[in-house]
Amino acid sequence: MHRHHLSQSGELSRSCCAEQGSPACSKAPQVSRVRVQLEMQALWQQFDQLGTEMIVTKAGRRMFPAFQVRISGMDPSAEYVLLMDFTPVDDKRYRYAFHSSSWLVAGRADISAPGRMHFHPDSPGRGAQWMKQTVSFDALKLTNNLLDDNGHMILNSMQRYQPRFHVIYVEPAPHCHSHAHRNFCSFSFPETQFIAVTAYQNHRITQLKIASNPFAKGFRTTDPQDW
Amino acid sequence: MHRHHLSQSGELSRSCCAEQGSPACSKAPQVSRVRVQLEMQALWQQFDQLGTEMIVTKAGRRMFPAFQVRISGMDPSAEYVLLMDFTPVDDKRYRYAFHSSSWLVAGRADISAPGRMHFHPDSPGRGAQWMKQTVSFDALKLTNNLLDDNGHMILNSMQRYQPRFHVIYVEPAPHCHSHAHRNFCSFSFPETQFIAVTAYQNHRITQLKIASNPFAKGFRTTDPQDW
DNA sequence: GGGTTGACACCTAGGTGGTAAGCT
DNA sequence: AGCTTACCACCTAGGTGTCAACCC
Repeated sequence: MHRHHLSQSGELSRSCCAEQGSPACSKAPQVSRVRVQLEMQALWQQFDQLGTEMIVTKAGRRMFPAFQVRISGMDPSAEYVLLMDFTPVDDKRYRYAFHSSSWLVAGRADISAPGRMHFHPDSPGRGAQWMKQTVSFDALKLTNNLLDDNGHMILNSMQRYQPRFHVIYVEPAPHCHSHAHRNFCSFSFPETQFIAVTAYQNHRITQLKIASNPFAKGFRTTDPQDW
Repeated sequence: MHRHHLSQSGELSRSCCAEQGSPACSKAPQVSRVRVQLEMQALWQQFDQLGTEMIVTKAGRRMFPAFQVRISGMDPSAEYVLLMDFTPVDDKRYRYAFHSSSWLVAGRADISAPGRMHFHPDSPGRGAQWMKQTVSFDALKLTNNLLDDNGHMILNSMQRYQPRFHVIYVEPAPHCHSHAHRNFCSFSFPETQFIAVTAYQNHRITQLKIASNPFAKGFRTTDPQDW
């Protein structure tokens, strides 16, 4: 209902080259074969169908669901840095119309400083390490505090964002004349788009959060099975 | 009371070379200037005077106090791996005599497999990173399970151990013919020696743990100030 | 008797949405 | 009216020593 973004991806795994639409890309072999699979995809899609909302607070709030991926196709012995950022989907500001239970455009978005990067705390690490288990960004926090000093991701409330995931291959002996663009690749999962909010707007989102986030168990009234 | 080891170090900071008693050591410059200072030294000494005991369990138990150090003298841009291990102080097995409140030798220690290494989870890291704040091994756990599968440190109960701390300089381009011995240095603080136990023996140790470990606050009867 | 184990109550530490008050 | 903030009760997750039971 009331979704504004592209249709969801049916792919189980995704490559950065395919995303560019270029069959023979000019990426370094250490990144060109990297495949990334979104974890908890079914849950993400459940939220996405309602229009995902993520709380932002001054102190910083975790995302739920957390952004987690399974990675394959890395060079096991090569070193990689993994990171995330968030790009505005558009320059619009949104407003939730309770009477119609839908999101409306409410003008132009505030101008915002260029987004921060969030490096996965285990970076840098070898390909073998990254591939052997799910890579989780569950420590990442979202804030609406423009002066945040804790390294959280700064977002504008009531604006729509697309989380992005980046894999950077760290060359053992970097060239002066670096071909940096060849050494990284990026991944976006449309079903992880969300609107940043300071308080939940859509009551069905609230209920799905309560039903699926263990930390919100205190607010459950019915069994999680009922969902 | 009843201490069997060497006298405590009065040094605030300690170098690996001085420990070897060699004024001109053959260490690489990246490690030869490294100084290490034990954090919470006063607390360690308080325990040491009573005869420190550390609980070991099948599932693994943290140390208290945790082994924490402040490091200086590293090459800020050089890469280091930090790790700990535990060496038996002797091959004796101890027994606590409640009537005399003292530790007695109770025979030969069990033979044990060579000790494990515990790599600090932030390893490898640059000198600048290690030096900018206290390096804590608070996630390290002790176990008496010889078949432990969780990477905990395996110790024999009723045996005395000396924690050791090692700094390894990671060469950017390692030589085939590696001078590995030049690239690391080790530190031992006598006041961190302890006897591994499955249950506390000396009641004064128990009381000091309760008084100083926040997680044991539930057992406090008097104010911590009284200590 | 000496040592070990596991269940337990009681903590620390921190992640939830609810709620009422505050801001613009 | 729309949005934000601070505080709160209620959780998860896991670190304490205690104690009774157990083993050798």
